[in-house]
Amino acid sequence: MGARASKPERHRHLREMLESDPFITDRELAKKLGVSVQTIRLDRLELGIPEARERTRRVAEEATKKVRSVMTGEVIGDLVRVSLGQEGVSILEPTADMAFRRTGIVRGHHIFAQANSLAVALVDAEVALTGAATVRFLRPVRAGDRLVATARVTERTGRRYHVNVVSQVAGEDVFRGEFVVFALDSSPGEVRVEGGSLHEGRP
Amino acid sequence: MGARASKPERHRHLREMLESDPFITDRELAKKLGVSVQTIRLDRLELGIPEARERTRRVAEEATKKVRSVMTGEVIGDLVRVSLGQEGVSILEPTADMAFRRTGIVRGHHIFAQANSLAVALVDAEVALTGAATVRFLRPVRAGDRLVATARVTERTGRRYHVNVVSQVAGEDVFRGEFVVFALDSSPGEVRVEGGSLHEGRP
DNA sequence: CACGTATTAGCATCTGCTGCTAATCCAGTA
DNA sequence: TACTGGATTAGCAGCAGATGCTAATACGTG
Repeated sequence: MGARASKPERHRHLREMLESDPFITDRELAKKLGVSVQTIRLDRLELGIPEARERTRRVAEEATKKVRSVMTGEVIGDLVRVSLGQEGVSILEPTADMAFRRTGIVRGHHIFAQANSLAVALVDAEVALTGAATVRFLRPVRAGDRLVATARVTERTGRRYHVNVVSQVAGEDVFRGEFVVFALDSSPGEVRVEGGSLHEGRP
Repeated sequence: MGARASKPERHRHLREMLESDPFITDRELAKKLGVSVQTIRLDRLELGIPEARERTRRVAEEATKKVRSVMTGEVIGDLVRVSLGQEGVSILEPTADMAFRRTGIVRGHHIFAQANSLAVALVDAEVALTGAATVRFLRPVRAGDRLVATARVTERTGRRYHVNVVSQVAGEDVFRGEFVVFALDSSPGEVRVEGGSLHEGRP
């Protein structure tokens, strides 16, 4: 039936197809590759590829884990050490998704996110919000690098904290930032932040 | 058997369980809720809840979509209008995952991410990297707000662009930032950024 | 008691798989 | 040329998790 590719080539093809669509079923694979379903099964067996349902399950779990850690997580990166109100260290190993595909260079806002969330985590309050930040990206960071962010509270005036953050890769500074974080020490009960220009903007 | 809850209460319970674990099967649900599998099926039918396999598939798709848009996406938010090298507008509607669970206030780095990626997108070059930024968070942004970011290139000196970004919710400024972005106009072929302190740090 | 809602039960059927056995094709080689 | 072995295809039983349908109970209330 038509131009049939060699076995290793089909295997390569198979992997690619599964990469772009992990939910595809054996039957569909067979049709697209012009072989029988049985062949697909043998191929999967050989390549150690799980069945479609298992694949979907894994995708679901991995992706949700990622979403949790990147969006919902209290801190972007792993909190290594924290002294509330004083200093702390967090480590982030950026994945390829966080980088420009073209260059492998990690997008600045991921580096910012690590620093920002660390700065916020340092503040000893019910709720803390970033009010302002001045940051510098000193060197490009690449996917796979080990980003170590160190934060220190340099000043505190009432509810206003100044936090200095330095991020390093292999001991070399790649990012520096000054964050102004506001503690909202929420009276017991509901936290009200509603209308007021609560942070910055000279009340 | 034992203490059997009322039907509406069981439904509430059901929803909760599925929220915390969407992969759970009818059989398991039946066991945990102390009813028969058939009852679970009727319940799902009544509540319009799809089967476990369908549920996993949806979770997988949604989560990957989210990961794509938040981590891999060229621009965080939807690019509404862009004049390369001049100005542009992007819109982001932050979801609950982007906010502090406690207060519903969106984490600063998501607002930063929108602004940063917009600033980078404005630069008319093969590759562009953020070199520095000074930002202010003027008001808390809540999940569900409609964040409209407007960026304008205010200055250009060789490869260095200054981009001003203002983000609004309902016409009111909530964020302002100054970004310094470097264009790396990559000679055809590989983009080399390796060792050099290519952006910032006075070469 | 009768009626209606809720619950449970049973069975045929579907999809996407696994595990197993057997047949076929085809190329290289003794 | 006939034989051998890898690759491919075929067929069947069985499983898990479902749907769709029919029927039997339970239970509470007017």
